[in-house]
Amino acid sequence: MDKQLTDRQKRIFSIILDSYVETAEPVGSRTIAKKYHLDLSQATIRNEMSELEEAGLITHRHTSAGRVPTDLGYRFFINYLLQHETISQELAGSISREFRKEMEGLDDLLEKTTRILSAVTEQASIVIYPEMKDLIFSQIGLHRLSGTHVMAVWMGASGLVHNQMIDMREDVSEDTLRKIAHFFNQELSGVAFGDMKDEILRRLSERKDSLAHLYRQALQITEDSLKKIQAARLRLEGAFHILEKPEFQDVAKTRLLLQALDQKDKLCHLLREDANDAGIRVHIGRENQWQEIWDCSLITAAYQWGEGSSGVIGILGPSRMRYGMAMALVSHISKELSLMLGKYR
Amino acid sequence: MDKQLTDRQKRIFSIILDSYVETAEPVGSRTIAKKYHLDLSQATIRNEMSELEEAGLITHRHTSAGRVPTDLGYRFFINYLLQHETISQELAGSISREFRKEMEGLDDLLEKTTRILSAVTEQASIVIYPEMKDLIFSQIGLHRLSGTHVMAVWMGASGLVHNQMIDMREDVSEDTLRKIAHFFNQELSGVAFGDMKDEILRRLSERKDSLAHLYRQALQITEDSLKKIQAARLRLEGAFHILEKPEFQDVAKTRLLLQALDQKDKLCHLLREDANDAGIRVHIGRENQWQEIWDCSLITAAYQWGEGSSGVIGILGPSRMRYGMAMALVSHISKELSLMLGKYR
DNA sequence: CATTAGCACTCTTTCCCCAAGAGTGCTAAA
DNA sequence: TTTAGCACTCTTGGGGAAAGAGTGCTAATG
Repeated sequence: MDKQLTDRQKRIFSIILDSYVETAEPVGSRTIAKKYHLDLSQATIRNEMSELEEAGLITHRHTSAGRVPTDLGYRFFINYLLQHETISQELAGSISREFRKEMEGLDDLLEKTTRILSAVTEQASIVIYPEMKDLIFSQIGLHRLSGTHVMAVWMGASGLVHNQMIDMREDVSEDTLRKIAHFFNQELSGVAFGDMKDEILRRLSERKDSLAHLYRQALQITEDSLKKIQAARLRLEGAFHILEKPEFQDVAKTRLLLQALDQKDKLCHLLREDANDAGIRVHIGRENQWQEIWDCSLITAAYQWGEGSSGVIGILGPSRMRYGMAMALVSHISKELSLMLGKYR
Repeated sequence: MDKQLTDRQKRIFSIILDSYVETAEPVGSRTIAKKYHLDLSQATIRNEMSELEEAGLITHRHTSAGRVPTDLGYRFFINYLLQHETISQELAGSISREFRKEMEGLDDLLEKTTRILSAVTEQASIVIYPEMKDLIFSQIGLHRLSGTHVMAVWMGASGLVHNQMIDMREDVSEDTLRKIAHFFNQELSGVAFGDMKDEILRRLSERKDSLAHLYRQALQITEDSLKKIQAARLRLEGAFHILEKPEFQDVAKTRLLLQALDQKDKLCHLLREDANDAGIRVHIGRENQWQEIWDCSLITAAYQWGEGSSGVIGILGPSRMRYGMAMALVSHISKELSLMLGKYR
């Protein structure tokens, strides 16, 4: 597609995009000719804009309105025109300092990440918890609460701690729990959580009957835990930034967006799709599956924890966005987060 | 104050309040005379409204506008006129069913509470985590992560599990950790978290020097944990409901409100003030310390967990609110929550 | 003496119209 | 190929004017 465009068209397109991103106002040929001295007349620019519109990169809302980039336009900009931006030393330093202030566990670290991300990008920020199935199990603690309820404390090699309440359906004695915990700690330490079920099943088929019941109980604990751990876990912060943007001054429209953001499971699902991509991903407007965010762009980056387990961070804001800086920030912060998570091991 | 008001004035005031709460429109003498057949002329009603305005219960924004209740008016209504409302059987049933669907630990339970609260009241809902200091300690697990970092898993008699990452400042061996854990579990089981520090100090002064270092390490773990546990922990959901209300159609104003709600520590502090009150508390408009929510009312109820430990749930919405139903709902849900927490023991 | 009808007055809201302004597309000339 | 010129379109903003809602006051009424 870029072959059809001349350099001059690209330059004009860049100007339109820059100007619109900056001011949120549609850009007319007049503005371009005056502010950016291209030594071209308005008429020429108008002709070029016609071409750009035909190519689908820009549009206008009504006959006498200036041009506005389309979703496709933003896409083109990001893929072919955007030059890599880097963040300033000072900003990097202050982010780093903020990250290193205190370190009190996964929850706090992710909360801090969400807060920083939202503050520096001035957009709503989202952080998805890492997936558990690729993490290596190291130790379990089982604690009897009431008759059939048991609290399982799962610990992973990467510093993961996960508390899981389990209903055993039958009364289980402290002694039995000790035996089950012993079984987990002796036999399954070093196994990935995702493989744990199969490991237990294998042992169940190999060993003698006397231990079968205990194995079944262990299996139940594992299944209950892993099933529920799949549940949507995320943090969302700075949604109010959306109200700062000129394109979201319409309350009715913005309400629907905020309402959508309250559906954590859907949001989580959306972000998780990018968990296995190494780099930054940008989803512009209608590229998103989700109609509620068709006026928004989502920028995501996966972060790494332990042996291949990953989560996702992202920001959500209007499609009219400073993509260069936003992508640089999301990328930088996902790296900082991976780095901090490395310290847990 | 209510002595000065005649029954008729009270009735007119009730009508004004009801009508305004219902429609969000200022109420004129005409409306009252027509819709609610009081067999009074508009003129009479106007005279009475004058009285009510003098008493500070209602006001009007400009000369030709209808009357609107003041903060004081709502306060008067709640204190003297409001009759206790109860929620319907069906609603109670569906809340109860929702609560009992699954039970997977404190986090999930409080998330569920926030979600239900926001859904049934159609307001933003807030749930503060219970305070730890009054809970009884039962057991600790200490796990070495890297050189100086240790993961402490605190378990309480009420089913509390709290994971706390601690920087010991010095390298600690697995063996030492085992000894420290043993000390906690043998000597301090049954002590309230709030008294734990003093208990350790007492032992430190009594015992011989050989154990002093171990005690100091235990003390450090305790102090680090309890200090950080004080940190603001809360859940907020359904903030988008605010955008549904006619009084928050102004984006600039609403943005400031949502921005304020993102300050979790302040919000937490605000709600915690009501932790020791047994019943429902209502903070109307400017009764709140916090200027950002002067157009809102906050309804809170404490919930109980274990031996005197408590948290707070609450809803936040415009002062124009159906207080009767809102209070009934908050009250009901706080009781359900306390009940569910009871099952953890 | 409480109540009411009547009336003047105030203030907001809404609608309409018109002018200004911004920007386009087309045509013809350079 | 570029540009100047011009007609045309559509939005935006302002200025009334009229409508409407509601009040407060006064004087009359039972």
